[in-house]
Amino acid sequence: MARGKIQIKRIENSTNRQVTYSKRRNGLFKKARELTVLCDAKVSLIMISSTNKVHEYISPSAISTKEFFDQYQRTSGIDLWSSHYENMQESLKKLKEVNKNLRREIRQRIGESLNGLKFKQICALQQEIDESLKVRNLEGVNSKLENRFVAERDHEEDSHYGLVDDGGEYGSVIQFQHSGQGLFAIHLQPNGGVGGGGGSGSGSDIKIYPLLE
Amino acid sequence: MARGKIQIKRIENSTNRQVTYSKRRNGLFKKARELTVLCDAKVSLIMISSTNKVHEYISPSAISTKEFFDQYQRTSGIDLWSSHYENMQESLKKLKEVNKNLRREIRQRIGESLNGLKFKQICALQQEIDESLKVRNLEGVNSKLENRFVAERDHEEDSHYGLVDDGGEYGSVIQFQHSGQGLFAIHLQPNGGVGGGGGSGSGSDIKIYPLLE
DNA sequence: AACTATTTATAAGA
DNA sequence: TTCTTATAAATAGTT
Repeated sequence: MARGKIQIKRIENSTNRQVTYSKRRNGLFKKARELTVLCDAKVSLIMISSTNKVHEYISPSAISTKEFFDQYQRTSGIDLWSSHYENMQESLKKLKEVNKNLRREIRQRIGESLNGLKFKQICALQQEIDESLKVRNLEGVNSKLENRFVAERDHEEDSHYGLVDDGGEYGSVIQFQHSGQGLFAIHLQPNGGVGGGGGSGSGSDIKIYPLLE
Repeated sequence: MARGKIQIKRIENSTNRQVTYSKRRNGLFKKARELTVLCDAKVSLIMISSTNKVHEYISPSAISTKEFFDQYQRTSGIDLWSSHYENMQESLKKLKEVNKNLRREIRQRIGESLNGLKFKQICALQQEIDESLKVRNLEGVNSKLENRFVAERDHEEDSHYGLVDDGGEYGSVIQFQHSGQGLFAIHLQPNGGVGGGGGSGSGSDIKIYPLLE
């Protein structure tokens, strides 16, 4: 635009190209600034030269590039970030998978064994536990646990149950909590022969636990 | 810049401001296009008017806005996305929390009850289960479960265990799997009195399960 | 949206 | 790079 008109096409001479880039870049920045002030507009202008150098102008009213692009997206409906979410979506998915596996594993461990136990033995087992429960009625398991859970839930406002999709399985754990069914676990220490009736040592060698379904 | 010089300050007359915005916006776009072609540069120019309308130019060589900003970030070192990750980080955190709560809950259910069971009863229980295990040696619980797990892990290349931080607790579940300790669960159906020794119906009323610690 | 007097931007040269 | 300057382009105010 001076000393002769030019064609708008790539400047082949590299030096020349750089010089022109520098001059016009400044011109563009100036215009962008002026637009910002004159018209109360927000402007983001980013240039990457053929030598890969970045120059950027962002209007002060936009406060930050981040904020600018927030507004840009809100207004344009264009989602610049979605692909950046993908990695994280992946992580979320995997964490959910772990979650699911954890639950499934527990379920499988619970369900997949000792089905072959002799019926008589099972009856005996149940009777024993039944008795044990009757003995411990006032400080009963259910009421104790229930109290603890209600308190905890109230305190944390359900936040860690409600906010993330847990496939509906964690919720059911809570439900079971209140159903008061008799599901228990027995821990047999690996110290081999506890053998016959009587016993040595304290009762802490063996534990029996309530369990979820 | 014509018919009189102007001051670079906000144009108070709204109509005037819009007209100027429109004119200068086009000028800026033209300059941006020219720079792109002449200097082989990449340019992103986004304008948001005071009436919140968005106008955008992005140089064709950049293929897409997304790609442009990828390069922008690579070159400038500015991370536009990090704050966008925050929401998702939040979700991840909450999911981990759920995961943790799930595990803790199970632990608590396992550990917090029936400790008061009479020692004699516990001994009897252990004996029964011990016996049952001896009977079922070939199709034993441990080998069966272990096989399943090894296969599963090999197949999925540890991906759902290794890639997401699970607080080290899920991993320990796996470990326990291989320890072969005797931890079991007994499910007592809520149908009340199974009472004495003998029994009616099939053995499916009562289940005994292996359990994790 | 057009016109056009002027201001601004800038290509080429130094 | 920066300055100079002739000239092209952009545009403020007007219609």
